[in-house]
Amino acid sequence: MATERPDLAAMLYPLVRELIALELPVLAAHDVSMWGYSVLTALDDTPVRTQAALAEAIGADKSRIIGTLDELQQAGLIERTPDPADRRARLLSITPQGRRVRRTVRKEIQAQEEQVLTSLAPADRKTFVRILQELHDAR
Amino acid sequence: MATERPDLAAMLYPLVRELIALELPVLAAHDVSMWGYSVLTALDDTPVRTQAALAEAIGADKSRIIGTLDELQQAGLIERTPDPADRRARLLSITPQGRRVRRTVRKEIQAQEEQVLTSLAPADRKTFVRILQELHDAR
DNA sequence: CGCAATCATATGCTGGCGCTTACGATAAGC
DNA sequence: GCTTATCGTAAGCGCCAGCATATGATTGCG
Repeated sequence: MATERPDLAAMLYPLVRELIALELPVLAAHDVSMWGYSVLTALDDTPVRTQAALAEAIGADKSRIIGTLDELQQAGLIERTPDPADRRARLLSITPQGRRVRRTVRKEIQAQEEQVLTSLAPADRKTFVRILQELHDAR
Repeated sequence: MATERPDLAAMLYPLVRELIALELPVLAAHDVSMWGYSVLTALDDTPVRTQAALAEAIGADKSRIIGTLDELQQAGLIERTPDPADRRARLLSITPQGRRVRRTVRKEIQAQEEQVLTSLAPADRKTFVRILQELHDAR
């Protein structure tokens, strides 16, 4: 059958696992968890008004990320400020230190990612990333 | 920063989750688990000589897939035959029924996948799949 | 023949995740 | 003022995966 190809998930899943496996030591070296890094990444883009909104934005469970937020706050990487307009909610923002950590981590992670893509021709590499970004932005 | 892009994992992970979420009802409709489908896929390509080798080939835990193999065998989708050359081992193969089920499921899954990719231009779609396959084959 | 290795199997432990419920504090709407 | 909704928090439940250990049967090697 000339139209046979593996399922996308079957091809992507091991790739994602590989990428995550590469990330973990980088994150560990900076004392940041995967969810912690996701939080920092989201907040680096924009502050968020409630923890529930942040959890939803990064695909986390609102109960489960509380511990993560506690740690990040403890480490001085984020701030949680009661919203003066609604005292049920807490404004979440990244600290300058958090921003530095996040950007350092990202730089190292993306260097690792380039390694994974070395088997591709440079044009394919660029195209792959462009397409991924399109798919990501279309969600 | 013009060189800023999201991490690959950050882009791929939600995509994989989406694809898996699409697969689950298809698999459920055919009474096959995700690991079961992985087993069928692997055996559709080639029989395997030991359960441990199969587990390794699909990235599963050799103990944990025993239940899955039991179910597949019970459902008549695979066969386990003692290896006459080494009675510790069991030759694993897919039955004609298993092959039919697997190919039906794959067809439906890949139709779903095409839906996910509709936001891409057709040329990009082909390129994306080609690149993924290259990355997959390079492992 | 004895020992180490291999195979399938069963099971335990741990941690993570998804989802849910419940609670106190706060806010919005009628 | 009362009811419903929202927020953060805590905790429970069930499932799953990763990893490890143990066992009996079998095999290969010295």
